[in-house]
Amino acid sequence: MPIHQVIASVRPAHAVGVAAKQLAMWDQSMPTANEIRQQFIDFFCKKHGHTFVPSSSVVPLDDPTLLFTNAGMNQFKPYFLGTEKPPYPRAANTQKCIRAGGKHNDLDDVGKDTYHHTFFEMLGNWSFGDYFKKEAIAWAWELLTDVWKLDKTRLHVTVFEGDLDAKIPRDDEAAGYWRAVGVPDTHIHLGNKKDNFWEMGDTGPCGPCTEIHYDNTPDLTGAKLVNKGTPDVIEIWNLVFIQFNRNADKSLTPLPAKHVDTGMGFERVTKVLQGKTSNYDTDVFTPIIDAIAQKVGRTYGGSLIALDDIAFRVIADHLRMLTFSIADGGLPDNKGRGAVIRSVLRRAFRFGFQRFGQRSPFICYLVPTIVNHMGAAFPELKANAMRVQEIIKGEETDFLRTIERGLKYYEQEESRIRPKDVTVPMRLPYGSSSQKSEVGSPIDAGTNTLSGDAVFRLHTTFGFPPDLTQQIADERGIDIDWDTYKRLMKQHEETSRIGEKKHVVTALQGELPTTDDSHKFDSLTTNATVVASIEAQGKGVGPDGNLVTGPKQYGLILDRTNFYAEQGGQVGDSGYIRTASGTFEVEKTMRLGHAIIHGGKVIEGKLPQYGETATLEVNPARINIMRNHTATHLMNWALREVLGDHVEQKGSLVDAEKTRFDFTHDKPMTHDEIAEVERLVNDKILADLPVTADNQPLAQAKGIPGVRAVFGERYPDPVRVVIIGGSPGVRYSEPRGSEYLTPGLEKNTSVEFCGGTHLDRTSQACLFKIIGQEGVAKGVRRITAVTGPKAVEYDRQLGSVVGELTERFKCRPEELPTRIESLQEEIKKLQQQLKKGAASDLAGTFDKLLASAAKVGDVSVIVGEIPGGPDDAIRTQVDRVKQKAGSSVVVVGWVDGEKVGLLAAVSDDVIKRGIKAGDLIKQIAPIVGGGGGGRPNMAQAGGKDPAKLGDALTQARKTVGDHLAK
RNA sequence: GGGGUCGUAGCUCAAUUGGGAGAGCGCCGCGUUCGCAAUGCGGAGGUUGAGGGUUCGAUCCCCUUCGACUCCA
Repeated sequence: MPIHQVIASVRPAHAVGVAAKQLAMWDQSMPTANEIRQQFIDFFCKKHGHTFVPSSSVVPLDDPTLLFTNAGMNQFKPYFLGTEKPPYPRAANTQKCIRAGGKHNDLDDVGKDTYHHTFFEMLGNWSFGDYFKKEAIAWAWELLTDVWKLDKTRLHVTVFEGDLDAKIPRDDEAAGYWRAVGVPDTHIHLGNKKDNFWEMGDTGPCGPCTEIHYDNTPDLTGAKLVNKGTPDVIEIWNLVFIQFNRNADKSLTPLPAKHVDTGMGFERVTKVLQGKTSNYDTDVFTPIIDAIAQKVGRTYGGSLIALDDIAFRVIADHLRMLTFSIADGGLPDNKGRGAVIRSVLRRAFRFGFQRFGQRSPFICYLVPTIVNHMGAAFPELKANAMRVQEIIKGEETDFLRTIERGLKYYEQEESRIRPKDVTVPMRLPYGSSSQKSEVGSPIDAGTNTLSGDAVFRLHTTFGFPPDLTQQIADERGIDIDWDTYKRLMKQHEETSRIGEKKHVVTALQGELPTTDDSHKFDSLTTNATVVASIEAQGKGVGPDGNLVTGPKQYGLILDRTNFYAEQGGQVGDSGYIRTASGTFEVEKTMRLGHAIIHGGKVIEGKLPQYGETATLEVNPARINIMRNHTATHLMNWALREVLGDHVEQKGSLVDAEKTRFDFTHDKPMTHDEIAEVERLVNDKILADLPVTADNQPLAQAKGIPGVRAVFGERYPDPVRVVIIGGSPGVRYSEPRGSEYLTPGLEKNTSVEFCGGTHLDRTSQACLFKIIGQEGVAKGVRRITAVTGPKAVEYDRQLGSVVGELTERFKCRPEELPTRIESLQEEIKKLQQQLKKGAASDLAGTFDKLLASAAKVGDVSVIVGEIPGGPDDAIRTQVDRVKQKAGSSVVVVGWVDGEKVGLLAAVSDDVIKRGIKAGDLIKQIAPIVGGGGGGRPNMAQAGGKDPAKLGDALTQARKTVGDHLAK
């Protein structure tokens, strides 16, 4: 028996594995994880003629239906389906997989046990119509028992038992090959359709599979535990034999080409080969655990119930998921796979925050550990290490802003649903129900359901994904009212939708004619023939969201047009269409299929009729749209120059008034940055550069250096490429794509895929001015800018404000800031002086009051009118006098114009005798026509009747005297 | 585009039904020390984001606006 298995057997199943200790006892003969991975690949590629195919991206950017790559066969799917021809008959690799979010979701189990992961590797070998069961089984056995020398008595296999109803025979063939390699019948088990028959979907390729399980029971009693979901006997390898096609009528037909698809959990097999009881004790994880331990200053204890140890495992697991998914192009976001990434990050961060007291980003600093450890096998990690680290750091920084308040809110909500100081145990995973949790003892059920409102609020306000709240609640044995949460979320979605501007969408029946709109780039006027008109139903929804009745709305379609239909962020044109019948005002132009619809109303005569010749006049304001659009391109280019390459367009809105541009950038732009973008754009405008456009094959156009396109947008082929300033001053009559981009000058040139209308030369934009910036979503900023007349107007307004100020301050514009600053300082100084002066004036008055104080018993009753002054100065004096007089009641009043002020103070010993400043003031304030209040030792009030001040003070004397006399 | 939360000293945050704007860290000065670290004492630092309203009185309630965060579309 190999040494590492001896170690396994002397360690009890629930052994506490301390990472540091394990490193010390690391057996040199034990294969490392990296070696195991390589041995697998070498075995199939070098010894058995497989082609090594690198893991496909774990983030399937080209398949929006799939959240993450979740199985080794994903990239080979087309070969099994027969839609593509495999370039090699057999392949092997290790595939990066993520199971989080979506259908296969292991997120909630991670950390609670020793073997669930959000990220894992799947080792696999494949045959595409090449070898089949015999070789697959023989080689699997050879690798496990000969190369890796696993103890044969610990290996069990399962084969498909057959299904009469589905008319699938028992897989005796596979069982036969197992016997052939020497597996005894006691180790061959029959499995049902759920475990041992694999189908891709309702129809398509399918077939039986055979699994290999490893028995880690101390006494080799695992036979009965196969497929029972215990950590003692685990499946390590699944060999799928694709031999049938499932037809639409549910019948099966044998496939002409039979395939093999196998998958072996890398972390599991590493655990077995290294003789560990937990995946986290293998060197797949120990370097990460060590790095976490060092970073947070704690020690990993390996316990399944201690929250600190759960935190270690969760962070270690999630770190892998985050590093790989982001390296492969995933980004934290608020929807789809991005939301899963964000959720995973926040879950990991929450553990660090709560369990390890981390108050600053820490996960990002663990990334290098993964890169160093796995970078050799996955070069994409090395290539993206810095970027991954920065993205994670940014996310952590952001969450840091809300996590504390969120957790506080959670505590508050939780304390509402049950008495304090009572805790219940965390729900524990399989096999640990008998163990006592560290958290506390249970209380009665029924009182511990967190409101859906709280979960909703945590989500929408503090950015706690609901699954994160659930995790926290779970730790404390709290249930969640999901029904309410879902209802609130639905309501939230609906109210958000209502806020969206309503579009006039007319449902149309039948085929629409095609409009030739190529003239939109030419001139503002043209002629065309009316080919169709659509009548809106007499009413529509106006831009203000209300129902419009008034003139009937029509959609006019012509055979050709020079109107630009709303597309790519540029608004549709407005203008006029005139025919012999009348004049039609176009309010908005839109595209529907291949037709361009001119929406608007008749303003003179009748609706243009079918077949009439029409004169089309685009609103001359179009030049402003063109100015703004060209400026948008320049801004897109300049933002990248100033802020960095991370700037990606997220959306834009270009109309005659302004251009609004959304882009990825995670912090507000500084004044300097804005000024620099403005300068760069205006430089381009001054340079009078040519703006050129031509259609190019999409593939070729994508190769133009520095080309900008909106990520995720579908572009037509050929695509229109707009280039600004290939070479200053030179106008190309027949531009040919990248040819006129002077090499080395790409960085200085704006190249975009764009179907919009543009200026001929940049100078026509006149002037570019940024008028605002704002945050629009996480990591997305919006800039609003103007050009042409609007920019000039904006500049004029700014100028007039500055002019007014310089006139008033009698200084030059550039002196304004210092001038205002000095004024502010002067005001402050004067205010302080004033306060001091008032204080010394008051002091004298108060001394006189003190000297003339009446004594009732041993209590000084100090009541009197004083000159007005700042509230806090009066308070200071009242305090001073009170202190000096010892046992005392002080009541002062003053007149401040039309108003009266009252302030009362009572020393502590007198309060004990029943006189409270608050009560006193409440009694006398009405006399001067006001109200007031305060605390027992100090209270203040105001009133509106100065003439009655004397009465109020007299009443105060009387009240105090009466009370003390008792 | 719509909803929610937040904005207080250089930084991180307090302020119980509206009634003296505070703490910790940092900064400056003085002391202890041969010196440093450590520490003791004292001090400066605020238009409570801005504007308006309600009120005798607003950091607190209402409205507008700016900014940050966050969810949804």
